[in-house]
Amino acid sequence: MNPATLSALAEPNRFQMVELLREGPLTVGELADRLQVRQPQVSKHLKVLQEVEIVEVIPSANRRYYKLRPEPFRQMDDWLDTFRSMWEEQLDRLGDYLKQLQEEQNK
Amino acid sequence: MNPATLSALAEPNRFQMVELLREGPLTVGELADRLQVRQPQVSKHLKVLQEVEIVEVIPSANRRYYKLRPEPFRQMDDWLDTFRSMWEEQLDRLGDYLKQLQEEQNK
DNA sequence: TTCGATTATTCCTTGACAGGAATATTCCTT
DNA sequence: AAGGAATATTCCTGTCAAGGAATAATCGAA
Repeated sequence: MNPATLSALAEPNRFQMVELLREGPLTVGELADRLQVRQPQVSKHLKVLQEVEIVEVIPSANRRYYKLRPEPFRQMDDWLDTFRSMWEEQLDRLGDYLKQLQEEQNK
Repeated sequence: MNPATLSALAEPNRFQMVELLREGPLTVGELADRLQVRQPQVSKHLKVLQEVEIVEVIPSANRRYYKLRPEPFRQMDDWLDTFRSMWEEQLDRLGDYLKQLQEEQNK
């Protein structure tokens, strides 16, 4: 996982675009319509998404269909894997120890 | 999943902080040392992470231990779940159709 | 080849945010 | 109470990215 990908997703309009694209490829115009965003901004946002390979283009005549690419999401998934132990194991020795300290102090 | 959480993670120093905190709670000073970042910046970044609840504080005397909270990562995981079908099923009718169109045109 | 539709690009302005420096705050120790 | 260590906050500055407006580029159809 890398900050650049996260940064691309962090912008609200782009995030929404990804949500829309989940259901299938869309053209620039369709995205602009659904998002209530002007076409040039949509093109710019798509460019950003494309640079981090979240999206790919499929030209079809006049139109350009944008489609999600699975890789970045797989990467996020792999990254999250490295955190799974955090919420699956309730051991967390030091954390418990510190919490205990805190509770004692709050008495 | 929400853009605010992604935005917090998208900043490179904060991303690195999260990586370091994966192994357990750390104080502000320890983070500053390991990241080669000045203490005030570390405090500021931690504030951002705290606001989106990626991190919680555990005061211990003079020091403040910062610790990852599992919820945001669980949320990311849930969000990714909604994409899993995308890379698990290779059907994707429309996508295939468009790719086919493209290939034909490139002849 | 000209027109219309679709999409991309450029230029400009504005706002948000990260870093630096200085200072304030908190809490322990003596 | 005073001093020192750890951390937070404030103020300032520069940079970057998003939005608006205008325009360019691309492509099919007549």
